[in-house]
This record gives sequence, C-alpha cells and structure tokens, in this order.
Amino acid sequence: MIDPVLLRTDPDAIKRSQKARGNDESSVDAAVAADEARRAALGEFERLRAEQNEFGKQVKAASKDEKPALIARAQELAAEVKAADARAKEADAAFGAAVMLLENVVIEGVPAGGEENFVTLRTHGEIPSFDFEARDHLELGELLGAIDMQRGAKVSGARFYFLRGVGARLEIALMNLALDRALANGFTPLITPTLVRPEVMRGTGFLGEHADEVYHLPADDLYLTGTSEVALAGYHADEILDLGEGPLRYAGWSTCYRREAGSHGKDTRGILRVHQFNKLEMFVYADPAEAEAEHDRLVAWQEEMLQALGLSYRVIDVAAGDLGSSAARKFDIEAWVPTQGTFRELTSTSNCTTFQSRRLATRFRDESGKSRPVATLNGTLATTRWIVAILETHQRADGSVRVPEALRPYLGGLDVLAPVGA
RNA sequence: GGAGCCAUGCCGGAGCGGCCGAACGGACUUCACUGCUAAUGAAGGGUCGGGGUUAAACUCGACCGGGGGUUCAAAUCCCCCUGGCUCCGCCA
Repeated sequence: MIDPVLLRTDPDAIKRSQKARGNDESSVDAAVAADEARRAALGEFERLRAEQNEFGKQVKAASKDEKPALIARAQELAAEVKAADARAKEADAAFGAAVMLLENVVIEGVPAGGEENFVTLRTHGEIPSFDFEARDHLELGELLGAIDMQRGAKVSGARFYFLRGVGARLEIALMNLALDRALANGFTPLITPTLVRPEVMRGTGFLGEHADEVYHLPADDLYLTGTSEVALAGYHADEILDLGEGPLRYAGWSTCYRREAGSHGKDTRGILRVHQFNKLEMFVYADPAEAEAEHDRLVAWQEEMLQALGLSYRVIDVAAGDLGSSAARKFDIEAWVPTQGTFRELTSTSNCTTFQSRRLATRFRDESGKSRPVATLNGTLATTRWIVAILETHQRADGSVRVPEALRPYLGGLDVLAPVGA
C-alpha cells in the first residue's frame, strides 16, 4: 500500500502517478477524504476511551456508597465508547478499501502510458542470422528429444510439457549457472514453498485484478504461487530487519504455476507460455535510499547471465500503465527469438519501493533507530523460458545446437546438443 | 483420522478481573571499574497509531495468536477460528 503520510502531505504526487498509469485521479481525493474521516472517528473514540479509563480508576477508588452512582455513569460511558469504537473501525475499513485502490507511486522518469510506450534503454548483441531455414524451439526440442508437448498434454492438458534428456539437463544446468552466480553476488539461496496462505497471496498483491491468473486449492484454501517472489516477500513479514551489513539478498528457486487465463490462443506452440515452469528469482530487502541503485545492480546481473549465454537482447523501461500495482519501476530484458523475428521477455525486475513491505509489515531500523518500511525488489535470474532463446539462437543447419561455453561445465562438458538418432 | 497440550516483548519464561505494557532471567545499548576483547556493578530500552514539535520533549489511544462476548473494568472469565507441539494410527 502507499504511504498514508504522503497521501496527506502531497496528494498531487500520487495523482501524477495515477495519471501516468492511466488510472483514475479522483480515487486520490476519495482516499484523502476517507483518511480525514478515519482520523476524526479515531480521535473521537480515543477521547471517550481516555475518559472511560479515567473513570475506571475512580470507580475502583470509590467508597461503597459512592459506587452505585459512579457505575451507572460508567455504564453509559461504556456504551458510548462501544459505539465510537464501531464507528472508528468502520471508518478505518473504508479508508483501507480506498487506499488499496491506489497503486504504487511511479518513480520520476518512468515513461507514461501503456504497454507500447516502453523506452528501450539499450540493446546488446547482433541479431542472429542463418544461412539456412531456422527451426523454432519446439522443432529443435523434438529433434533433440528435449521437449515433448504431446505427452505433456496427454498427462496434464494444454500448456504442459515434459523436458527430457538434454532438455531436462539443460534446464538444470541453466538453474545451476544462475545459482552459482547468485551465490557469487552474495545471495542466500532459498527453496520456497509454492503453496501459500491467502493472507500472503493477498499481501503480495497477487489477488487483485489478476486473481484469475492464480491457481487456488479450495479444499485447503491455499494458493499455488506463480513466482517465488510471493514466498520471498512473505519470508520476513512482521519482522524488523537489520540492514546494517547492507541489503538482504535471496535467490529463490521454485516451480511456478500460472493459469494463463485470458491468453487462449496466444503462444500456444512450445514452452514459451506454459502453466508450470522453474525459475530462480532474486529478491532483495534494501534501505529505500538504496533501492534505485540496487535495481540497477539487479538488471546488471541479469544482463551478465544473458551475455554469458550468448543471447541478443534489449533492456526496456516498462511504461507506467504496464507496471504491476506494486512496482514503482520495472525493467524487462527481452531476448531475440529468431523464428518470431522479435524480442520476447526473458526477465523482469521490479522496484516495489515500500509498497509491498508496508502491507507485509517488513521494516528495518535506520541510523536513528527508528523502524521504517524497507524497499523490496525482485528480478528473474533464470527460467525455463530461456531454453527457447538458447535453442533458437545457437542452432545449426543440421538441427544440432551449440552449447554456450558458460553452460558446458553444468552439462558435463557437453559442447553440442545433437539430434537423437542422428 | 484419534487423543492431549500450548500460543505473552528480540529470546526464554511468570502472570490474583483493576496496583500489568506486563515479574524474573538472558541478549542488547550506555555509564562506571580492572591499563586492552573477558569478568563485575549501575542504568536504559517494545510495537503501531492520533495530537504536538523545524526536530525533539511531551501527551493520548491501541496492542499479551486472530475474532467475538461477559464486565464500570479482561493478558487474566466464556465462545469461535487459526497456528504450533506430543503420542497413536495410516501413508508416497
């Protein structure tokens, strides 16, 4: 949630953000009004409550014959307090609902507008070209005995698949490469739960307008997470962290589940868009003052990964209207997918400033010893989807695929993935 | 699935319906002392919110797993929910 103090002191800043996102500015005024109503109701309750507390002491100290009269008055007061308390709770709930409608305040410089209004920050690598007819990742995956969509569909339905042989090995290699790099950069690895309680799912903001993207298990009222970000954000909920040694960095490894509701007919071929995949996710708890610098570091680590894998890509600054509600800024890295003739998202990294931590009550102590909400950031370090770009980019005329050098140690030295039975 | 126990501050652990924001111990911070890190003595700290202040000071309220209830008054009594632990059974 946004900072209620900012709402009071500088509502225009929030309005500007809402406008950049293409959201309704009037909800800011509604929230301000709800805040005022809430504080007025709270003040009234607290005043009555103080009076009641004072009265309680008198009752206790009173002599036997004074008591009945005092208690009669105290009973009236108790009724008033109860009513005032109910009003205060109601006003607080109304404020909560109003403020939940406001999405995180975007950072200065984020391009305004919708999905198409992104700004390309930089590109890296040549667009690969082939002197033969390039095969797409699924065709390659089938030649290599690496990807089996038919059996995936037989067992689990559309958008499910088996990774087999070098395909399975490739994914594990990719994850291990990413994990080693994360370790080298000071991340603590974490294998996270993929089923979480409703509070955690809600706290991380995934039960908002995109709730239908999430798998729910009604028998146990648990949600399957679409990213380990959920568990990683919940990890330190209700805690006060010590950031004296710098940011806390975690690398969460988990299987991710997404319903892909509303994307019927889109990316139906291969493993580009699937219901289940693996991901190594970076998650950082940082002093808000350091958040933007940390965000740049996260992108840099992502770029190092893509470069090590020999992929061509561009880094984009995602437009305000295309940000999730928690993100104040988001950088996506999109790799070139030869058979699609376009860039496709391989990583995403968001700076959520203090938006997430406020709801999850994750704080840290600043130099003065006061507790304040931390900034949270997250970013992809590797996912199953990368296999698409790797196979297509490094394919050769005979259907074999050259293994990028950085990956070879994780594949027992294998330098070429060869078609099976060839 | 059956039976029982428990939920209090950073941790351990007390707590008679008002004297409890909460004993005691540890950890922590500060000061003193032994020429240094150790030992000892003393003092001090919770969280969230409202008001107030340039900032403090100050002040009020809430918080003893969560939600209801009883009462003038609840950590303490009653109900519901959630979580954890132990034993038995079952099981990949």
